[in-house]
Amino acid sequence: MSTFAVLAEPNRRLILDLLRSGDRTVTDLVAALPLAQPTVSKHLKLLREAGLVQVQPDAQRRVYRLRAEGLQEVDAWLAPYRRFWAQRLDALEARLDAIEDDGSGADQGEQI
Amino acid sequence: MSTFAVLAEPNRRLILDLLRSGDRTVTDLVAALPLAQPTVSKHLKLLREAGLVQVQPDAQRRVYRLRAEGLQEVDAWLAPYRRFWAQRLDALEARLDAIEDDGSGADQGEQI
DNA sequence: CGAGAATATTGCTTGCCAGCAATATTCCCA
DNA sequence: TGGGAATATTGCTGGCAAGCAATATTCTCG
Repeated sequence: MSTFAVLAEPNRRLILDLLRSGDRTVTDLVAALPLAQPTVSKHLKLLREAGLVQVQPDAQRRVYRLRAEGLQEVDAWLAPYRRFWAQRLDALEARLDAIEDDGSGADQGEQI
Repeated sequence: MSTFAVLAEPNRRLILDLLRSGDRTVTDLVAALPLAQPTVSKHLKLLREAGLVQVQPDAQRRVYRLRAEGLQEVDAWLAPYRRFWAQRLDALEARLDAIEDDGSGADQGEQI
């Protein structure tokens, strides 16, 4: 399953959001989600296979941790689109400049 | 259908990629994709409903244009994750420093 | 060893989505 | 006005994914 497909599921995005603030056990995640435990485990398996989380055993528990590097693929796909909305902002700025015409351009560099 | 779900379909991402280099008619897109015309029209409908493309009639033709602003939602979701892979690079740098230095006390807190 | 906790796996059902063919619609032009 | 081009819509099917209950697995501890 592609990274994009994995992210299409809202509960999986929610799991990633939760892991952003720290590692969690399966029980933690089940408590935070409107899902039964087997369903959460299934989502975690997909997230693992997509390289978006990693797991470390701790006795019977499994501690899940975010692996945000897996999201760089999405970020890379998105990259060439940024110039398009940046372009839009430039046009907006230009129009504002035309209205005010005070010349103090708070210009900033692009990303990338 | 959520923006993420719309992007989960590879052919839809391909359509967006094609539109990045210029406006296209449905016929253009059908020629460039391994799909029948009704299927392409269906994808275009979903892309339109998600605000990722816009359409302008030209006689019997419909010219589709990218609306990249619709992707800002994805970009915004991704934003808080960027610091994580930046953090990873920092950790790598720290480790390299530790090797060159002497290595004592190179231990660092992982997550927050 | 036995019980219980934590998690994964299995088996099943349901709903939805991608795909196509066929048809409808809309427009231009002869 | 009729025909053909371009696109959308409809109706259908197959496959897959999400959900749960039940069960299996793995570990700790008394």
